[in-house]
This record gives sequence, C-alpha cells and structure tokens, in this order.
Amino acid sequence: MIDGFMLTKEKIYIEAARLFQEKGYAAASMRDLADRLELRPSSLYSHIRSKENLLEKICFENAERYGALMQECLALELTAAAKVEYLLRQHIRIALKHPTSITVFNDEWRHLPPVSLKRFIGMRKVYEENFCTLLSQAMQEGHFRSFDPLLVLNTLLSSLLWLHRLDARATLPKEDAVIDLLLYGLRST
Amino acid sequence: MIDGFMLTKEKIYIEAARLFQEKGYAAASMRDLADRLELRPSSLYSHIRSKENLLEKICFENAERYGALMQECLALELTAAAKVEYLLRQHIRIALKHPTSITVFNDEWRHLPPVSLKRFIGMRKVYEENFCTLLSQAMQEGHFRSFDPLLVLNTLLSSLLWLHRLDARATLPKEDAVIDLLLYGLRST
DNA sequence: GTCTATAACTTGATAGAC
DNA sequence: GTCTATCAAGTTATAGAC
Repeated sequence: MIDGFMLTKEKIYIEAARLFQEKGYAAASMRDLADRLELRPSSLYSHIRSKENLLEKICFENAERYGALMQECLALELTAAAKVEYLLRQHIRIALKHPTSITVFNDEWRHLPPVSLKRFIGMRKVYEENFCTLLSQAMQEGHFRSFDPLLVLNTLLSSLLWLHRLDARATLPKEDAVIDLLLYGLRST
Repeated sequence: MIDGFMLTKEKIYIEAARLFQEKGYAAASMRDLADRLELRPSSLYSHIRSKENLLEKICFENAERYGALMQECLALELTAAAKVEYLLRQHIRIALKHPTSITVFNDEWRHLPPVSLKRFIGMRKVYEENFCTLLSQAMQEGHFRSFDPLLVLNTLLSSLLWLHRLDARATLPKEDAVIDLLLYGLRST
C-alpha cells in the first residue's frame, strides 16, 4: 500500500501522517514511527530532521494547498456566490482525497513550534479573510441571505470537518447533497 | 476565578479540563497541573486517582449530559422536526456554557483507556442513532427535505463544533442565526 | 543509510516523613 | 493533605562503528 518505488524519506512522511492521525501528534512517538517502517529509531534521522519538522511539513503542505485554491478561485470569472460554492466543493474533494494529511492539518497544528505556529495562524487568517470577503460580496449581490459573515464562515467550514474523519469502510458522502444542504437548508417549508 | 469555597478536588477537575483544552490530553503533564494549582505533583494523588481518571470524569460527565438531553427531548410533545431544532438549540447553549469541558469531551476522548473508550463510543452511538431516527421521522412527516440522515446528522453536529472553541474575547454568536442558517440555508433564491 | 549504545530529559505515580 | 525524594519507564535525538 505504501510500497513500490518510493524513497525512505517519502515513506516516513506518509507513515508519520498516518501515525499522527491515529494517535495525535503528542501521543505518537518516533519509536512507533520507526517500528511501522521496520527501522531503528535512530535511522529515521538520516532522512528527516526532527519530529516537529514532520509536523511542519504536513501542516504547511496543506496550508499552501488551501492558499493556492483561494488564489485560483479569486481569479475565476464568477459571481462571489459561485466562488463560495466552488470553494466548498473543493473543500469536500480535498477532505475525501487527502483525509490523513488533512486530519493532521486540522487537528494537530497547535503543536507546531512557536515560529511555525505564528506563520501558520497568519496563513489561516489570510484565507479566512478572503473567504469572509466573498461571503459579504455574495450577500450584497443578493445571492446569499444576510448573516454575520464570520458566523457563516465558521459554520460552513466547521460543517465539513467530519468528512476527513470517515474511515475507509464508510460509504462516501455525496458532494452535491452536502452542498445542497448548506445552501438550501434542511426545512422543506 | 476558580476560588471561593471549593474543595481541592474540585479545583483539580476544573484546572485539569482547562489544561487538557489548552494543550491536549497527551501534551499536558501532571506537573503542569500541579504548578497551576500551586501544589507539588505528588499532592494531586491525595485527591485523584490518575491522569486517565481525570479524562474519564470529564468525558463521561458530558456524555451523560447529552444522554439526559436526548431522553428529555424524546419525552417532549413535539413533532420530530421540532425535537431536532430543540436538540440543535441545546447543543449551541451547552457549547457556549461549558466550552472548556466540551472541548475536552469532543477532542480528547480517544485517549480514554480501552474499557472506558468502548463504553464512551457505545454511548455516542446510542445518541447518534436516536438523533438519526428523529431526522428520518421529520423527513417522512414532510417537515424536512429528504437527505441521507447520516449525512445530515454529521453535517449538523459538525457545523456547531466551532462554538466551544471561541475564546473569551469573541462576540457571542447568535443562537437564532445559526439555527436559521442550518434550517433555511445560505441562498436567498 | 542502518545499526548499537546512550545521553539528556520528561513522564505518571509511589513511599514515607511530618 | 502536603511535602521531599525517588523510581521505572518512556521521550527525542546524537555519536560513531560498519
């Protein structure tokens, strides 16, 4: 599953993400990681710098993924409302495509060392501000109902955070149904 | 803030919840906890049994809170749709009233020891099944649109999980606005 | 690039004096 | 019920042989 032609370094990153997902960053040890890769703990350090650096790689890889998504989205010739829907659809696809990595990104970033933590929070702030601006525009354009944009942002993004936690056995949720529920609501009246 | 007439034991439970919330269970040490209470680490053990037991207390206190909520809700003379709305409103109030305890309950339960973990997951399963049944009934009664009930359950419950993470400085979100957004959706058309 | 050995430190928890 | 002292185990990471 993790095999084929793959550098030891790449195997370490992949298995680290799985381990951090399963046990959480703080409860995961480098011995656990080495065991899963059938290596001695010390051998890991020929390929990677530190446990913290593994977390940094995972968190920033995904922070940049979302940053790139936002830039791409803002460049589209769409209404603000359509851009928001586009972002939500991409959030769903990313969560289903990279569940392991995204779980670590979402749940373990607070264990980043101080300098990285600050940068990470800064990147998230930029993303959220852009998202909020789109929501405000869509409300002004009349496509969205008027709400506190921050409340909408938090509710929408939060509502998708179960997707990356699904285990492999679960039937995949339908992207269209999630979008429909968020945009048109649960009530029939 | 934590003072007044309060047993050392109670202070320990409260400060433990804060500590687990801030650093996560695995990254929080009994030395941290003792420092905050101006005690030596060994003194804690005159009042509590173990670190794990602190987590058990916090998790099951809240599991029982939700269990009681569900029983109370099911006994109400309301339509299924009204019961769902009632549950959502109570979820919001609980999250805003007990943010610390609920954060630990939501984010740290996986660190429960095996026997407790199994019981905890069982209690959650019962709660979710009851919730799902109400959603199905409300759809059959025509008050809610037809969706996969499990998708709706996950999306609704997940959408509220940002509420308990708000720091004290944030302006409190309006319960009615959150409910309105979930029930009637974001789109104006 | 893997290994053995180990340094340097932190962890949860206990023993026993007061 | 708090303290000092301490244990046994686990932690990340490095040194240096091969």
